Parts: sequence; C-alpha cells; structure tokens
Amino acid sequence: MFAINPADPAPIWRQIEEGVRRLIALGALQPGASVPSVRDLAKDLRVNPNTVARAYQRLAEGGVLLVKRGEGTYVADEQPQPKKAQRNGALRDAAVRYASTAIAVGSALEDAVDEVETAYQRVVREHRRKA
Amino acid sequence: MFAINPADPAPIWRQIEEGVRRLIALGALQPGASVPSVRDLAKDLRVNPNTVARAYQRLAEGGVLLVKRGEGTYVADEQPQPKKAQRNGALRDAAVRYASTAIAVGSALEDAVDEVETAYQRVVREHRRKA
Amino acid sequence: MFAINPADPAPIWRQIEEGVRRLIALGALQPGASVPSVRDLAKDLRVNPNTVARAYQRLAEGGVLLVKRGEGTYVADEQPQPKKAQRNGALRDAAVRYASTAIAVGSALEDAVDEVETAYQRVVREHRRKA
Amino acid sequence: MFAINPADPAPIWRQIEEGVRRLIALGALQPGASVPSVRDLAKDLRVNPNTVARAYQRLAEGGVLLVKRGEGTYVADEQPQPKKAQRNGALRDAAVRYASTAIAVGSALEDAVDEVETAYQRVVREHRRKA
DNA sequence: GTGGTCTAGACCACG
DNA sequence: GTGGTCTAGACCACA
Repeated sequence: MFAINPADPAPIWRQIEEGVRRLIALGALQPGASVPSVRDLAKDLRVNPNTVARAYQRLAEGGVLLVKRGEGTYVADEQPQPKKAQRNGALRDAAVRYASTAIAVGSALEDAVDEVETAYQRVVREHRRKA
Repeated sequence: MFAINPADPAPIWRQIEEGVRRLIALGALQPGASVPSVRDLAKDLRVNPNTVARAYQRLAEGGVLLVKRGEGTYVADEQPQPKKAQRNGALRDAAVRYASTAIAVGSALEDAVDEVETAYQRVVREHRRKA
Repeated sequence: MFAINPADPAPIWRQIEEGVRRLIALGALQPGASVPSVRDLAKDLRVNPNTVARAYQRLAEGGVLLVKRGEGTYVADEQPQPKKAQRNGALRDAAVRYASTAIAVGSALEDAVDEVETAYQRVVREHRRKA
Repeated sequence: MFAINPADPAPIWRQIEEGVRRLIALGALQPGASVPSVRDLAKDLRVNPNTVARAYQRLAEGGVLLVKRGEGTYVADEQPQPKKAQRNGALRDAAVRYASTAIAVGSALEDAVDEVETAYQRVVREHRRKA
C-alpha cells in the first residue's frame, strides 16, 4: 500500500488517512473496491490496529470509506467532493507552512517551487511504479 | 515581532524558533543585534517565559543566537551556514509533505505551485509591511 | 539505575543524560532495550518528570534513544558513533578542566593521574556490582 | 594573565578564581606580589568588574589574597595549606566527574589518562611560555 | 498506559 | 535586570 514514516512528526493515523486518500485520488483505489481489513493493514504496516481503526473511522465519518459491519470496509461509491473553498483552505494553510519553512532556511522562491514540482512528480511516479 | 497561532499543530516553542529564524533570514534581525529578553517576548506573545526560553536555548545550541549571561541574548555574528545538502534536505522533506497533502486533497500540480508562490510572496510582503 | 547528586553544579537533566549514556557505554543498556518510562524514572530518582523528559528528549534528538509515541522509549538500535575527533574533543576539554583544577589545588601530575585511575575503576566496579 | 572561556559551563568568577590559584601554584605570583586592580583585570579580560571583585573576595576570604584598602590587593604572605584531606577531596570529586565523562563518551582508561597527562603538561608549558 | 506541551511560580547564578 | 533550572500540576495526542 504505502509506507509509514515514524520520524515524520505527523501522527501515524494521519499518515494512514492521507495515504488512503492519496491512493483514491490517484485512482489506485476505485469506488466500491474493498480496502484491507484493519487487522491486515495493521500487520502489514507494523502498527497498532487501533491506529488503523482510527484512520478508517475518520475516513468513514468523512464519507470516503463505507463500513459494512461483519463484512468489510469499502471505498464509497460517491466520493465526497470537498467544496472548492474548503479544499483551497487546506491547501493554502499547507502552502503557508511550506513557504515559511522555505524562507526560514533561506531558500529563494524559485528553489521552493522547484522542490515542490520534483516532490509532486516523484510522489505520483512512485505510486505508479508500485501499481 | 511575529504572531503565534494556537491553532497550529506545531508546538509554540517551535513556532517561536522558526519565527526568529525567519526574521534573521529576512534581514530583520541583523547579526549582533539583540533579541527581546525572554520575559519581554513572553509577555508580548502572551506566552509562558519557559516556552520562549526553550526556543532561545535551541537557537543558541544551534549557533543562531548568542547568550550572554546576565546581559541578554544576541543574534550570533556568524550565522551557521547549513550545508547546502542539509538545507535542501529540510526543504525537500517539507516539499514532500506539502506535495502529499496537495495530492490528497486532489489539487493539480499547477494549483499547488500557485499557492506556494502566493504564500511565499505574502509572507515576505507581510514582513516588509511591518518593518 | 544511577544516582543524582543535587550538590553537583551540573543541571539534573544533564546528569540524567550522562547517566544514560554511561549505562549504554558500559553495556548495561543494550540497543533495543527499553528504558524506564519518564514517570517511573522520575519517581525513582525523586525528580520531576519534566526533568527526565528533557534528558530523554535530548538523547532522542541525538539519536541515542528512540521514542515510540504512546508505547515507550528504547535504546536506538544503531548508536550514533561520534567521530573520533568529536569524542576526543569532548574528552580533551574535560581533561583540561580536570588538569586545571588539579594544578589549582597544588597536586602533582602523578597524584592527579592516580585519582583518575581510582575514580575510573571505581565507577566501573560500582556499575558491575549493581548489575 | 590567563584566558576566559565563555563557552565553559563554569561561571566566569570561578574561572578567574582558579586562574589566580593556578598562577600562585605555578609560582607566577609570589607571596607579597600585587595582583592587578579589579578594574584593570576586568578591562583586560573584557569582563564585568563585579565578576572580578567576586573572585577576589572569595580568594581573600580563603586567605589567598590580602586586600589593603585604598592601596591594592596582594598575594598573602602565608598561603593557606589546605589539609591534605580537603585537597584530596576536591581532587577526588573532579576525578570522578572526569572519569564519568570519559566513560560516557566511551573512552578507555588509558586514553583518559593520556589526555590528562597531555593537558596537565600543556597547561604548565603554556604558562611557562607566557612567563 | 506512553510521551509532549504548556502554565505558573519559584529559586539561583550572573553582570 | 538577564538567562537557567526545577517543581507541581494540568491537558493533550497517541498506541
């Protein structure tokens, strides 16, 4: 699926949550497809099952996943379309954080943009490779 | 000086640390200049002095600030030049995080870059305005 | 584990930090082994948990300990090998301080060396005894 | 006279105190000789006069220096001979501290001793050179 | 349960 | 006045 980075300051459940969202955004997980069981993914990621459960729960609350009790967890048929305002809000916050650290380490705007382009494409490519 | 965002998941002491680094990177704090006393900045930011002290101490350990006991705290004359590799490493990590969230919310690369440019310039401009 | 000396001018958090390093250097704490929880060690040493936390945090930043959030703290598998230059630097500084006080109290070199040998062996022996 | 090391964790007044004791132990300051005035030494060392005054005061209390008001400060004619027990006590404490840091950084006893011998001789030699 | 952070308030060393 | 340290106690995030 994807990797967990213990050194990442972000909590593990959030890394999982974002990982699932990314897989859906990239088309690796199609609507209606089943996602691994909590226990399987936990074992796979070497992580506490509670942690995976929390990520799944949040995704279900957000309408991204659909839990069928006793059966399994699936990608929801209709992916919730975040209002453009919301989406942009989240992106903007992330952009401010990124720009701030770029300035803090003394990087020029051009370098900051370059890094983003590289990183973006690498994330996508890395995904494709595994698929 | 700068603002603290309690909603930011980053700990306050880190926000202060980065804020000081940013001011130095922007030239607002010149080498040799004195930074506000722990107590003053704490009062200014409505924050506990220990929190400011923690940030200052980390900056001093990193060679960014110079502590003169009983006298005050100053911007070090020679700013430690992080090796380009290190600097780029930090920037790259931030870029990956940013790109990941951009992908997770379904943004195209162009939008992600746009947001970074806007944010970068806004941070710089905001600084100039206050100066 | 080890003892804290309130009369020592060194801050307690540093005594703890060095104590842990010593235990690792002596092999009493093997890589991968778990160290006492912050609260347990604090109770054991009759010290505030924050003080222990500070020491652990510094050791974690230095790569000596590995923090698993919500789980515990462990001795890192790969101990950071300080470059011989660095290690010798630290030792040399300590040696200069020691030699200076020896001279200041009027001790001959032989006596100073004798004391070091005795102290070194006593520290090691004391450790062995507790093990 | 001697140098002050701001990076040394030891307080400056103690560095001065030990420096004077060392000069006397080495014979550079003979009984009856005058030591620099508080203000002169402070200017020389780029240090606050209060700091030098504190060191002188402690030395005078210990009978090492003799203050003649309005005239100057002198090395006492009879240097107080610390009882061997006391002297050894101070040396022993220093030795334990030194041995502990040596072990903490992973040095063998031989290396620790070597460093002490080198440091001791260097301090003496450095003094002779300046004399 | 774990560690991480923040606060309020105290004391000390230093200049 | 400055920064450094410690305490006690609280809350949070995480597993």
